[in-house]
Amino acid sequence: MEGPSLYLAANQLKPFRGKTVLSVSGNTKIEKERILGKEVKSIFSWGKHLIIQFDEFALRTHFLLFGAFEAELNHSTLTGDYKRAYTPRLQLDFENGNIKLFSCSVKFLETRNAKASYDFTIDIMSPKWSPDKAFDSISSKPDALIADVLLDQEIFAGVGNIIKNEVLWRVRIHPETKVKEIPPSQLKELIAETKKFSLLFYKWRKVFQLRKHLDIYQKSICPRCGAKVKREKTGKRNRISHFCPVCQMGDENLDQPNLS
DNA sequence: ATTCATGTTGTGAT
DNA sequence: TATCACAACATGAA
Repeated sequence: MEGPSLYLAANQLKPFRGKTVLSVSGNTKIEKERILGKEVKSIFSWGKHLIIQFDEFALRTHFLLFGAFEAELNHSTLTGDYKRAYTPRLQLDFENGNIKLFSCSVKFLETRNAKASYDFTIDIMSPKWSPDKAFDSISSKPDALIADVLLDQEIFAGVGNIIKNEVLWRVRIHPETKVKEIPPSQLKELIAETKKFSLLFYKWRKVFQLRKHLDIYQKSICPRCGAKVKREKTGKRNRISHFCPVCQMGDENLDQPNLS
């Protein structure tokens, strides 16, 4: 699950702010009983994390590859694509509804203000996100492959494999291009496009229409030039890159008009 | 039936 | 010490 989905979750769960947890269940091994009777102070996301802040501690959730959330508000579905039949990792019940968190990692943060410990300037969905900071962080890793850099949660918190592939396709950069091989102007374009696409991802995900808007991820033909899409494990992270071997051939000169 | 993938963390070897 | 390969976790779609 990528950053925009978490940002969406945090937004959709806002009706539970100020509500008290009436019952707790789930197959998590953490001491979930301590949540009983506590009031939800705030809910927010950072990168791929969803954080529920209580008075003296916070609950941090990470959905990894297969995680999901569902919620009901006043007996109708608030969010969730369908009803899962299996036991949630953690379920919180309120007087106005419930939150179910599936197949995720959950952890307590011993703080009254978890939000203060996160750097939102690197969170792709945050209004505080800084393209200049991203530029500096990326530039400090000249030999890294751009496919790895986009997945680096200390640079682009919230960016996952879908966003990585779609953005690289949009700016026509080969996933195995080294940072130092990318001209500054194109790197800035990449950074701006990452933010732009993440907002689109959010918009589409909200109405369950993400898939139909993807151009390169799990596609067989490049919609721009018709070439057969390549899939290769790339970089140190060994994640699959989906790219067009024609549009993204890594020859920067072809992107620049020849003015001589 | 089998494989793969919107991801991260920890362990043990090199 | 740093880096790496691999395992573990967990679900649903192709």
